[in-house]
Amino acid sequence: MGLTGANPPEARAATARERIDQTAYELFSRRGVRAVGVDEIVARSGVAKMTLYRHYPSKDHLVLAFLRRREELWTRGWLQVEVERRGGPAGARLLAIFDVFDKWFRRPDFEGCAFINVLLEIDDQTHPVRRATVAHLATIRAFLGRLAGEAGITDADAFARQWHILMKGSIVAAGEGDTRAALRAQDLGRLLLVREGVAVADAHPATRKRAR
Amino acid sequence: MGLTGANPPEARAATARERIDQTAYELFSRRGVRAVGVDEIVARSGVAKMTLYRHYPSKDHLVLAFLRRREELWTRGWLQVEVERRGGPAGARLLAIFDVFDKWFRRPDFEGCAFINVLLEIDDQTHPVRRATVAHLATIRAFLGRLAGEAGITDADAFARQWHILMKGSIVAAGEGDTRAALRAQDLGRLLLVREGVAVADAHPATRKRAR
DNA sequence: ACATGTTGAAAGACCGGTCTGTATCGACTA
DNA sequence: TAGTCGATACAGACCGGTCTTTCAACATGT
Repeated sequence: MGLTGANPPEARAATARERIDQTAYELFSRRGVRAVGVDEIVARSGVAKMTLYRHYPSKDHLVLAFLRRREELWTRGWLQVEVERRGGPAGARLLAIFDVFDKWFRRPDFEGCAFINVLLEIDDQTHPVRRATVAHLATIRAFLGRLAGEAGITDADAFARQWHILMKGSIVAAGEGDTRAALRAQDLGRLLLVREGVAVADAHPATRKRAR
Repeated sequence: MGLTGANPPEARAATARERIDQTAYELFSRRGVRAVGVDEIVARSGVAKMTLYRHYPSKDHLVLAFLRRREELWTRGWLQVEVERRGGPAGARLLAIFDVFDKWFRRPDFEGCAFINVLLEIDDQTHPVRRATVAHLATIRAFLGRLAGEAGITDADAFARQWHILMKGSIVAAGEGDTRAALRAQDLGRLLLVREGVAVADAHPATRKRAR
């Protein structure tokens, strides 16, 4: 019957799609979605153009899939995992975000936040891709809100929005070349936690010196 | 001799160039430099394409001129003027940045920070346009450093970098749609000023409520 | 076991449109 | 008459998206 047939054809198709997704992820993450054409994705993934267009009816759909994958791999699979792995009380885990960022910013292939990049690439507020980036950024904020709630902070949403400002500001600063941006933001975050009555450990003296 | 000739041709040329610069400013500010082609600038400014290319040998040169104009009109002519106009001690003027931002963010035609937008649009770290955005962002930081020095803050550069993180983070948040981003960043800034021993007036109760 | 038919994928030509940048020509003016 | 400007066509590259050709791997019938 063909379509619902044996395993091999489906497995082959899956690997083709996976190659597309992975190539698109690497190129879109590093260079943005506007600067990368479908031809380059096709060439680098060793896939036929029609194969790409059978899986995704347009480049925008591919971009939307990329953003979903970015949330899966970066937000959930990396940031949240790394932060939770460090454990401790919620306040410590909020601060740990910037320890994770610090390592990220120092990587020579630092690529920035794809959600911010695509958000600023698209002017049209109604464009589905832009709306998707806003939604994916809200996912990050929801994670912050969870931690804030655990820390006993009353207005968790307002706190999450402030914390997110620190994260986004430090990412842009890192893009400018400030490799200490994470520690600077962490220092500000510590002030906010103290004001909110959350117990926090003092910064490492050396770190504190470097942070400002 | 023509080139150093009479007034009228130079005046005409000046207005042509001014029309180009103004049109490029409006389009590049709102939509980014990659999304706007020279054809559209030529059409909207009512100028011949060759006239543009006689003033600017390439689009990149036009973009560099745009960034210089942005610093002239936005950084120096608007932000610094508005902040200094509000007067008061240096700490109050630092906080006033976010009052100015608050009005900015609430404008229906809020266009974001062109320096950040272009910075994130260009991947190549060595590209002259990207380097220019970094330099223009440094100009903003120099302004912050001046205010920090006036406020008696020891490490003015580190302070300026932290303050700039708040500014950039709030701008991105405003781009996401958070119209209260300026007040959230201001609240964080107030904490930092207090920690640095700078006297600051309490936030307006209503404002404070809204800020978080 | 072997021939056959089907199917999906790769390769690449192709299409209309847009990009930056160049060349041409006519009008107007000093 | 010389020089500038606007309008326009054009060149060559690239964009997203469609289409055709070719080929290899599979399912099936005997």
